[in-house]
Amino acid sequence: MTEVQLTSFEHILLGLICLAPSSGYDLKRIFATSPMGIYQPSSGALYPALRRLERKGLLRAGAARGADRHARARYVYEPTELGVLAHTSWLRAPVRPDTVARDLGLHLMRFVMMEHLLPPDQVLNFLRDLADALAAFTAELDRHAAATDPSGGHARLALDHGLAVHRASLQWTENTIAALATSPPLSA
Amino acid sequence: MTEVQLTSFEHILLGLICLAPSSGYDLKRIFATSPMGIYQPSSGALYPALRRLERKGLLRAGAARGADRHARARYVYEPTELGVLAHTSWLRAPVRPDTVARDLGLHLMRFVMMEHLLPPDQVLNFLRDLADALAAFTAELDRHAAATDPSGGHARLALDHGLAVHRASLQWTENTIAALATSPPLSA
DNA sequence: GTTTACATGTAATCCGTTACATGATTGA
DNA sequence: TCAATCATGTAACGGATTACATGTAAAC
Repeated sequence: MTEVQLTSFEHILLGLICLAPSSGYDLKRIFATSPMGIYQPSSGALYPALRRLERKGLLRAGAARGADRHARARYVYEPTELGVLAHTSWLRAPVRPDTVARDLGLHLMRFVMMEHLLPPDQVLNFLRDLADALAAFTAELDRHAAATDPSGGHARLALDHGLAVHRASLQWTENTIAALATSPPLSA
Repeated sequence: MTEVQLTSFEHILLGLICLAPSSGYDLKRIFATSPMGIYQPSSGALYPALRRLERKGLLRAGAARGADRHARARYVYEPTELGVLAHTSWLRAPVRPDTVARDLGLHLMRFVMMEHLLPPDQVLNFLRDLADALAAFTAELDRHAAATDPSGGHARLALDHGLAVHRASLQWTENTIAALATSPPLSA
């Protein structure tokens, strides 16, 4: 209860720290080197966000490991029990069909972070919801397209772009469902 | 010179007003009914943005047409010469390969707004730059994928999603170049 | 001995969201 | 007359960007 409201950025930070306890700098490097490093958080966004998560009781700053390697304070954050709860509850949040096109990247992040925290059937349910939402969205674009002059200039062409991209997304989702359904995670 | 710095939102508002003089409410309806109405600007974003554009000399508020239909003030904005200049200069701005994945939607908006403001060859150049940038981005994702365990769990699958989506985008761009190159706008 | 990487932060500014406020007109 | 639509705004708040500040350790 008393759901914690976090920004997308905070959710992702919390998720990364649940994956492995990290310092601010560690997180920076993750964003920098990861293939999804399309977004590069500034110090002014990162450190205050970590403080907020700490203040909300979702993170705990481990003692500064000053001894062995680094003299300058280096705070390694790890999730509290509340933090883990908030994270998994975020992972389990329903897919909202109305915002799926806007938040597609975020949904992919959730999918990545589900890997070792949710059981396979919940992952599959998530993907099925995602597929449904994407199908609904492409259907709506199709309706718009049908109502538009087929030779309707750039606006129509841009619509086609949206259709192509979201159809590819839907295709990937269906492929992934099939792949994960037939070959369950090899922990059998 | 003395380039005007605008937010993406301001650029889009300016572009819409260049397309057709509009009031704030007109713009709201455009966002609401357009197929790309994925983003719904709030009053608190819209009206201050229009004021900023007016203050910067890019928009001019037409007299409130209170007489014929609406008693409440209704300000219809139209672009100044400076506004038109700023808009077309935005349309002509180079495609940045490093941010194309993040700003893909914005590039599509630019493409739509180019239709009657830029000559066909400049539109084609824009699309070619876009194709190059997308090709570079997919190549980089490919490199990441090659360096990843092919059976590498959700992270790898998410990478495949990025690849699928951006390849679809690239495909659309190439198709559109071909379509616009063979059948020039029918004003011959 | 100077640059580069490591490591964390602050301050100013700007903008967006949410929620609220206001008031006229049209249609049921 | 009561709701919905038209139409524009304000205030509080929060968070992101940019730019700056600080200092150590390793490498060359």
